[in-house]
Amino acid sequence: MKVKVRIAPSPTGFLHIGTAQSALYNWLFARKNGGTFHLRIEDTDRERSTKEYEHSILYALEWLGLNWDGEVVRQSQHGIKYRKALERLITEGKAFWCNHTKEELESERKEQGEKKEPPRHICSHRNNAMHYPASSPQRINDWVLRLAVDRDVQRKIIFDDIIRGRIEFDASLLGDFSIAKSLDDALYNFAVVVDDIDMGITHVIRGEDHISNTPKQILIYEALGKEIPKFAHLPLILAPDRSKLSKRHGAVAVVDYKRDYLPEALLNFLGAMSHTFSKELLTKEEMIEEFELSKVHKSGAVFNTEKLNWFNSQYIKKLEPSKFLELAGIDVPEKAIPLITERLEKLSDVQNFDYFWKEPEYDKELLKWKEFSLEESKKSLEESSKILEKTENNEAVRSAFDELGQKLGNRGLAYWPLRVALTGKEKSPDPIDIAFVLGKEKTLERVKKAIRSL
RNA sequence: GGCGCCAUCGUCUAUCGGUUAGGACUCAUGAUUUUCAAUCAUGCAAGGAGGGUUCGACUCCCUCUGGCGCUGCCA
Repeated sequence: MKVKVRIAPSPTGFLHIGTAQSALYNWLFARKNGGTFHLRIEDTDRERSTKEYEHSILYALEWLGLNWDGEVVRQSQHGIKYRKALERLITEGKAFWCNHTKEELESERKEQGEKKEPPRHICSHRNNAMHYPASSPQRINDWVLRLAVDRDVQRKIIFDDIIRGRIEFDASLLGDFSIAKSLDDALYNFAVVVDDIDMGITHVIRGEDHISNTPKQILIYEALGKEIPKFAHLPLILAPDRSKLSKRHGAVAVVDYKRDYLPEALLNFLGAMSHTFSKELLTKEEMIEEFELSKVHKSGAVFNTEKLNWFNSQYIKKLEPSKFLELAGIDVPEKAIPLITERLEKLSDVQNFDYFWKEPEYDKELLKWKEFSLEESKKSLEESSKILEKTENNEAVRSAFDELGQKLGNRGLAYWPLRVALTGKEKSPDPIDIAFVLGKEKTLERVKKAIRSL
């Protein structure tokens, strides 16, 4: 059977970094197996879902280059499907209406907690379903539709997770869980199953936090009389405190990474975080080649920004010059580009190289080299100026500076004041390389300005 | 509280019973007889505990411990 997978983000927020990893693994699995990868927007929560979030999610996926197949599916357009399925279940006696109030349910749960019993609602309304006021699609008070779960038979709900192996749940622990607030308001677990059936999803690859939803969903598949797909539960992405990465930990929205990171770097990082490939750095195509669902790790991985930065720096170095300028939003001579990309971790750090496009500003004290005086820096700059004025090629300038270093008795004294005069910073690429990028005129201008300030 | 998942350096991980437990990031040191953020080299650093099984266990089994997740009329 042809592989068909999906990711199903809900538009109640931006695309989460964890959803992005899940998208990547689904995508890799589909591409590797000649299947298709689909995008379904889970907007059944009408109160919290917005169109803006939906657009942002699509945009983030496009930025990452995780192209989906076919049309975007929206749960909000599937009302009729859920309703039909719900009606069928009611007719067949597999689902029933319950109108226990929230308060009743709450105190029941509390009591169960005290008695150390599993929290579940075994509903006494199961057999008086006819008391439901009408088959109106609108919601009526506290009425909620529940799945009639067989709790008499001792049975285990078992599934073989592709990543984790066999997982079992005791069916009696579930209770008659809710599946819809009304015929027109299907709840998550129900909507997911109906959609996955409708779309013909063969493999459900999602976060570990859905493991406990799986037995409920299996029961729904069974009630609907449909084939159960294969499941694979991915490990969670963790914050440094090892809890599930969430908003309170900072940037979790993929779009937040756009200003500093290359999509290839983020993808490589996310991919390598929970799956071991043969090498550290690889393209999407290479990842497809090597990807095995069964090789995905089981335990959660801490999101390590430093490592992401390293991946990013590796990809920045490899960027085409024109592409780099476009992404960084700057305009510098081509010769300057390797000088910058060589030591850049994040795109927005190009601001540290602003001396390539504007006059440096600095405190003249910075011109001072270690224990030497400003007067000595001035002398050094005057000599530098002479060298730069009459020497044309890079090698010659270099040896002239080496000589100057010997003459002054300290190489740093020759190089440091020049660095500061040209860049205004204490960290920069080699000052002579910078001088050649700036050109003779601008270089001399900056050196002279430094001399005048002393 | 109930149920489930997980468990090797600080972090990401390799090891399919026998290894000086390897690599990457970070960090430290050195080199580049100029800065460092680049580059190269070197170094620091790990199998939660207790029982088994076995000639031999990080690896298999059990118990405990710990972490995390779920426990909604959210998704």
